[in-house]
Amino acid sequence: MSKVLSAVAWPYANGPRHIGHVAGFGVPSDVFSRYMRMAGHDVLMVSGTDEHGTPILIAADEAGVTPQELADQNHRIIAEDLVALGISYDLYTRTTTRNHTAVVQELFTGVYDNGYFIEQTTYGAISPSTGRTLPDRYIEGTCPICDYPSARGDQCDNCGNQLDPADLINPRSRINGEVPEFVETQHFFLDLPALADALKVWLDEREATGLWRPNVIRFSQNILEDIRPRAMTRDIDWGIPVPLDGWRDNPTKRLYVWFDAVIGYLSASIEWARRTGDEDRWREWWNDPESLSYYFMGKDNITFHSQIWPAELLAYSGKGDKGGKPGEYGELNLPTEVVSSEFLTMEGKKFSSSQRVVIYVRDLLSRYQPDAFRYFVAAAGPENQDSDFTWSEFVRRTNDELVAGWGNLVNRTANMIAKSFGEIPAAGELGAEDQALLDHVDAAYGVVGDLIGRHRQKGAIGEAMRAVAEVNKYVSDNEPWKLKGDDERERLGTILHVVAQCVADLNRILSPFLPFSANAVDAVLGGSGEVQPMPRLEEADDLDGGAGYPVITGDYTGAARWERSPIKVGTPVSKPVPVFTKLDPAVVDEELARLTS
RNA sequence: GGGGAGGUAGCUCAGUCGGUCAGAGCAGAGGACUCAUAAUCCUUGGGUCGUGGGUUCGAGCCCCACCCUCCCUACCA
Repeated sequence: MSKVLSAVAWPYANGPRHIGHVAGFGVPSDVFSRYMRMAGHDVLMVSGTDEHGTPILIAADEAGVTPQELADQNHRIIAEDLVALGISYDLYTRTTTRNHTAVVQELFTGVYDNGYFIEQTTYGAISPSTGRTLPDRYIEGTCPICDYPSARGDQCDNCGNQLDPADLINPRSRINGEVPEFVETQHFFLDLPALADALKVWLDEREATGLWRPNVIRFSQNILEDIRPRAMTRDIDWGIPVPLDGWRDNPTKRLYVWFDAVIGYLSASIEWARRTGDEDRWREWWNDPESLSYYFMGKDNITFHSQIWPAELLAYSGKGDKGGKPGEYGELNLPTEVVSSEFLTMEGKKFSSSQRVVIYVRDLLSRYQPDAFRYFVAAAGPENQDSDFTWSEFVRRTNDELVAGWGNLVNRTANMIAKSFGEIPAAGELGAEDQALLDHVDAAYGVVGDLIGRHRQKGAIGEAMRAVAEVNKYVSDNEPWKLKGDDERERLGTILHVVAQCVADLNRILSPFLPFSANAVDAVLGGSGEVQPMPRLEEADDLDGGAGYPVITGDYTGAARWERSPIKVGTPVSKPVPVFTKLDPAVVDEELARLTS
């Protein structure tokens, strides 16, 4: 049994999340975590809402509310959506807690004391009316290269060239149209070059495991070649104060997201431990070098997780070129594996809220079962390359694979048992093909589990579904419905017992992917319906006297084990109600109409 | 401009170390069956593996060039 940290990307609080987001980090991390718990590992799964930064400020201004109010609203929406998807966080929190502020500041102090911050003067744009940094992408003007009048400060959408906002002709703020002011400003830069050697050692070691996805390790190694200091503070008033004299009370200097959100993995772990009443318990996952940590995210976040965050951990632990010693948190573990997904597209196009190419999690779940979506993501999601969500494919996967394959097997099994015995029958003597099927399905625990452990969920669910087909074939081959005579009753009982055992096994094997229906299927076969425990939304007090907030938490110790458990002969089984809902093909057109209306 | 990924059956994709690697599912065609949400099971057609070279006894697989698609590109979180 290992300590396993499941570190899940922090959704940004500028609005509700769409299905592309949760396909990238939510479903894969939950499948992995549920499986690892079943396999007997001690999993700590944490995440939260990322609430600071310029886009929140702008969205709040537009909505006429304070940034905190906006973040409050969206944090709640996002958390509700994640619960509805069944993502089994031990703690899902947020970045505006006092705990998080304290942890971030402790990390800053540790990195600072070890000498890995460089103070530099930079030249950047600010908004004259607010004094806030104006990020490059929020400045527009005429492109100095192609004269395109609406070039962005970072890049011209017309000619594609990278730009420096100071070179724009007639620069103006995209937020309020005012002319930006270019000023000199002081910032702390993380001295990444001083950590590059240590990062390289770590990455080489990770590469040698052969476990990382090829594109992730390659990308990570690649960006190491051109490494330079990166600013960890901003001129902004919405964020965590810099814990140094002269900076602490300066209302326009705040820590940047790169020294804020990623630290949430640690602060959430600490918050979780404090809430359990054993406040040092987080150390089992962070200080013990034997502990494993898996970080789940979309590919746009690889840089954060394979460079910035490990660099911060190394700097805090005093393990870069400049030496140093760990702060009060001790030496902290670097990621075991950065598990990055690619992107989901939507009917062939990039998700875009502004262009209405979007399906929000909430909308999807208001009309469809969460497990149908989870099945789609596991079977056809952006695991290794971008993949496309189309309504027709969603309907097809749901109807032809999930309902017709698995759902129907459950249903026909329960129906036959209910009709002929009314309870799980005992098996007589097993024939060769009975035993072969039982062995085949039992072996699926190993095959599927191994694939999930290696983050090959498409392959894993494919193997599970292949086993489903085997059982369907066994039923067809043995034609139990023809065994009506008294002299055939023992054989009938044997066949139905074998099938029921296989269905119970496959239900466990599929349960990390389909947790809601796993519980329902278990109940159909007369079980307690407690294969997969569910997360719950809870109103929590801030541990340090701040405002309360909703968190996601749960007790997952009751999850079924990842191994065969013999079914109980005599368990009553009544005529089942179908667990899975077949979709009307008309929803394809309905949904497409909804997209364009 | 630089970096990365991908182009395999009508569709979605598997193909690990170069040697039954020309595959699966779905869709199409035919059949069986009726326990089951018209579900299931069996049979079957279909591909110059992006293009052109090269290495090799042998290449989706390795090398070179080219074409096409997508992603990233460091103050965007």
